[in-house]
Amino acid sequence: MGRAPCCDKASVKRGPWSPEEDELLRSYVRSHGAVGNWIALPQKAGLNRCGKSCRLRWLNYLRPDIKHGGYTEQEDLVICSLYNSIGSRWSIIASKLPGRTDNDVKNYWNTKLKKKAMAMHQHQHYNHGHSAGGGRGHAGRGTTISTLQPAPQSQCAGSYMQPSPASASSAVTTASGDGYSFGATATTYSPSHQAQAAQQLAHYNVTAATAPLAEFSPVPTPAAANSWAINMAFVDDMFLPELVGGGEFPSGDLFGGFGPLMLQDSRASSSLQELSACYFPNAQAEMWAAAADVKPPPGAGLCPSLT
DNA sequence: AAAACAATCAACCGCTCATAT
DNA sequence: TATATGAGCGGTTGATTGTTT
Repeated sequence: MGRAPCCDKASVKRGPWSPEEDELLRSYVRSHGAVGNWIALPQKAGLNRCGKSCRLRWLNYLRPDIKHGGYTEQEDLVICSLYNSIGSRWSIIASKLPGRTDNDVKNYWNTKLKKKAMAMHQHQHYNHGHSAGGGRGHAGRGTTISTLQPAPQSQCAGSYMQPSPASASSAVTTASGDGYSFGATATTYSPSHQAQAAQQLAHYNVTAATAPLAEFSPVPTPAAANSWAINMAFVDDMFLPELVGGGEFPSGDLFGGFGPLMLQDSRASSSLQELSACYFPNAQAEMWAAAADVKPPPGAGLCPSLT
């Protein structure tokens, strides 16, 4: 037995909003400030709409600080990197992109960026073959990343073509994906790329200090197609330390350091996946709450097995 | 010029989670 | 503690627009 509908769908208007309806909603929010009760809003505002529809219209379209279209390369990088790391958590991804909504980011990914990412991945794959072994910034530390099992999570470019049940649910079970999924063979960054990426990310509240710059040795400037993937990997390195809460993993190497362990023992592999499945929701809750300067509610994002 | 096809994106649906009672 | 309710989220749909044949 499902729950009762939030409104009488037969009696409320549906479909595209008219300019008059937009103005009614806009003026109501202007005069009343933050909406406390969206369900009650339509009647108060004189709208024959479902409250959920009003909320969606405001959040995705009428809010004054909304940006539409015109995604920058930097935004592409952030979206792809975060998708790769945390999956289709569009609200979280959108929260790192000022002026963007989850719906907008989601549409952008599904219609454009996914193809772009796939094209990049195929380019990488073509150029370097299977032996190259991903690398996403953590290779070169004794980890045979290319042989790792994919995490049960749809991945940016790498394995998103076969999304797992986990990715279809709101409960993301893991956010690994580090090391192989984008297929970038660039395991090191040139100083110029480091500087460029750091500059690009400055306005995403990411400080260069959070990136493990010192770990990367100079390499020849990659081809243009590789550059995008490298920058994405670099963005990932910017965000992943935040995602894992900084030093929560013993090796400080995210998942890369577990590679040999995973190869030796399938039980260890499954344990790692279970561990990652637990760690990331926690870290995310803390990270994003911190980013928003609000405290998460008690127990937010906690994996049941850790509580 | 028109039909077919592809791409885009606003809106909807159903679900989970948090909170109030 | 159980239940009801609203907010928020992610997946999907369908109308519209653009492009190709």
